[in-house]
Amino acid sequence: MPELPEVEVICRGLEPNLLARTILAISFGTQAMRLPLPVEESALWITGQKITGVHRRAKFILIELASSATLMIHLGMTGRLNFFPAGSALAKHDHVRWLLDNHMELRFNDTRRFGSVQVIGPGQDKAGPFAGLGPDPFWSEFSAGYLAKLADGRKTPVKSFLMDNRVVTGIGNIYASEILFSSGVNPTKPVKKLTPREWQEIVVNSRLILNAAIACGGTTIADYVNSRGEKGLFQTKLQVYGRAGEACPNCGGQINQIRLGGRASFYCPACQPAPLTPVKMSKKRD
DNA sequence: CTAAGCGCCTGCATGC
DNA sequence: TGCATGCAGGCGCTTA
Repeated sequence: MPELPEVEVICRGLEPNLLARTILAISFGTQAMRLPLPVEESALWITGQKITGVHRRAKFILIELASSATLMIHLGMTGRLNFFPAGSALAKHDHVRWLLDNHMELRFNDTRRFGSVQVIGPGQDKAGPFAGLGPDPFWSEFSAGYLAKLADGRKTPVKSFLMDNRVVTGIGNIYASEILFSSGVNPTKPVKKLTPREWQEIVVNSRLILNAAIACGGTTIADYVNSRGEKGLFQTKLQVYGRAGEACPNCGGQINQIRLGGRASFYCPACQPAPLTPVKMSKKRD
């Protein structure tokens, strides 16, 4: 479900409700998640601990405890984190509940179970789980030069490249299409063919669009809600995502939809012209 | 090494 | 009404 803006909005909503609270007890559901639920680790390092910080890294939500352990939550496609009065009725797909010292419970609900809940113990390498991840789009390392260097010699379509966590974290299927539209770059363009200017556009527009989406409370297509259960508003500002057949906001032409890496991808053929394909001399032309 | 495809899950919309 | 199909904000694994 959520990309960087949605996770960031959730994080910001969680922080004032979690900071300095103590986790009194933790309950786990019975359904298996993508990764095993951290029952033992929670008992050892999370229960009875005071919360000292709430942060985001990539699409992970990191809740730091006084024990120096970190609770690491990924929302996958349909994960939610919301507060409920302790003892109130459970919902279908509630998988983990953290009881706080104010008679409230933080609950992790995830219909499709693509999300995960993990614990990094006090003695474990804090950077370990993130080894191999690229920079956040807001970090200074995320630059035109960095992207061009990584792209060298590769023919990966630029949209798939931007969605690759090892390149840059947090950009998913919606914002990749939006960033490329704003940058005037065709999503199928092989990364080795992008110009320095195009990379620069992508860097600048990534930050502009992700920041705008955060300011709008994220994008709700189907079921995303923030920690207070509220929907985002950025879906009203999407230029191309989900708008196949509609008029391009820039030129009035028709927005096109294709599949790239198995994901729906939207672009304007006029504003984001397809890369020229080299003519194969061995094949007949018409 | 890269690139592409599948599978993990549930729920919803669509078409017959 | 039922049933089959395809699709969905992610991501890791397998296959060429």
